[in-house]
Parts: sequence; C-alpha cells; structure tokens
Amino acid sequence: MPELPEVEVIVRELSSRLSGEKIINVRTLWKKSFVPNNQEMPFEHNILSVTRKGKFIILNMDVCYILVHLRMTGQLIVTNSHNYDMRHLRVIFELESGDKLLFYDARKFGRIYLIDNLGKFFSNFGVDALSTEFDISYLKDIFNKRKARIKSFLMDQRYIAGLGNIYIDESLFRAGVHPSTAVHKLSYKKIVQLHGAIRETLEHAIMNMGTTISNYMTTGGGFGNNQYYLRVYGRENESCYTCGTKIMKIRLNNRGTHFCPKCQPVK
DNA sequence: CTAATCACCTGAAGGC
DNA sequence: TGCCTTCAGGTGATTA
Repeated sequence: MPELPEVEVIVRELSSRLSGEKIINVRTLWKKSFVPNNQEMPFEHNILSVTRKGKFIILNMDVCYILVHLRMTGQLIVTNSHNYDMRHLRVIFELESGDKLLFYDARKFGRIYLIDNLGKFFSNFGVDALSTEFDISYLKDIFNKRKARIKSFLMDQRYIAGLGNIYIDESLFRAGVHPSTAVHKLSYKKIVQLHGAIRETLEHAIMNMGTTISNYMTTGGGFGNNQYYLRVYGRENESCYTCGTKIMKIRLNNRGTHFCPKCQPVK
C-alpha cells in the first residue's frame, strides 16, 4: 500500500496519539504478521516516540522497538471502540489508556517486528529519501556504473529508502526521464533534476496527506488527497497535462509503469 | 556481484 | 448472476 508520504502522515498522527502511552498486551490473530510469531506474549512497554525510516514505522520503547511495515494493504488504526471490525484484523495492541492499536492487512504481506537493535536491522538499508544525506552527490555515487533501468533501481530500498511504484513514476515524469533509461546513462543535469523531482513529489504528497487509491487511510480513518494531483500514475490513455500526448502504461519488472512518451523520451 | 523474475495472499474490477 | 483472468502503494528468495 503505502510509500514514504503515506507512512510519514501515519507516523505524525501516531506520534501525537501514542507517545507516552503504554502497551500492556499484544494479541496476534495471524501468526506471520508478528515476527516473534507468538499468539500471546507478556508485554509491557512504554512508547517514548514514533518515528520512520523509509517505509518502516518505528515505535521507540524503553528497551526495544516495534517496527511496522504495511507492505501493500496494511493499515494501522487507533480506536477506543469495543466494537471494531474483525475482517482482516491481524494484530491487536492493547494500551493502558483503554485505546487499541489495530493492525489490519487484507493480503497478509505486512509485517510487525519486535527487535532490540535498530542499526543491525537497517544495516543493508539506503538513506531515507527525505533525509539530508540524500543529496545530489549521493545520487551520483550510487548511479555510477549501474546498468539497471532507473525505475527498478529506484525501487531498491538498499540505495534510497521510501520510494515505491507511484512516486517513482511521478518523479521520473517531473524530471523528464524515461523509466527504462539505464542508470549510468543519466547526465549530471538529469541527476540534478531527478533529485529535485523526487523531493518535490514526496513533499507535495505529504502536504496532501498521501495518495488513497484503494485502501490507504490515516490512523483515524481519514483519506489522502494526492490521488487528485497525480500526473502519470493511473492515467494511461489520458492526455499529458504538459503536452497533450497520451500517457502510456508498460510493464517493467512486473510493475505497472506510467509515463509520457514525449516528455520522457528514450535516451 | 548484479539484474530480472517468481512467490507470497486476497479482493476488486473487467470481459464474456 | 457467475466464472475466469488480470491487476494491485512491496519485497524476500530464487534464478540466470
């Protein structure tokens, strides 16, 4: 489901609702969703803060961390109702206040990890796309000698963390780069443009509270608005806002990929 | 080591 | 209505 902007919106909400809370119990309804794989476990931890790295949501606690990855269809909902929906409910965190943090996940791809060493967990992880470490020289370095197509390279979280299918298509459009371009063929000028395009695309999406296509929602059940501002994603056969050419959709490494053939010519 | 493809799951949407 | 196919904000494992 979500990419960096959606996760960021969720983290901001969770941060104000969960900081200072205490988890007093965890119940797992689908074993694979919670990586210790215990159905029930004694559990008492204070949540100090909620942060993010790439698409991972991080609950920072006294002596350990809970990491949540929503993958395609995961949702986190905070509720004080006793009558919540059980359909697709996978994990329940009970809080001392009486509220519950509910993890829903229709496709069961999402994962929640309980770990004690963040550095080790993220050792193979690239820089976050909104961090200051993600700058033009970093982008130039990781692009050096790479022959992969730019779209699939940007999907790889070991280099840049946070980008996914929607925002890569949108960023490549803004930068005027064809998604099949071999990474090492990008000119310095295009690298600069792409860096700016990625930043702008993500920041705009966060301002719009994320993109709701099918089931992304915020922790209180609200929707995003960024779907109304997409320029290529989901617009196949519609006219490019810049030049009027029909937006094309192709399959790249098994992912639907949208672009304007005129604004993003093959290099 | 790098790059591409498959596997994991379920449900919604479209064609017939 | 219903059956069948395809597709989906992701990523780990497997293959070449």
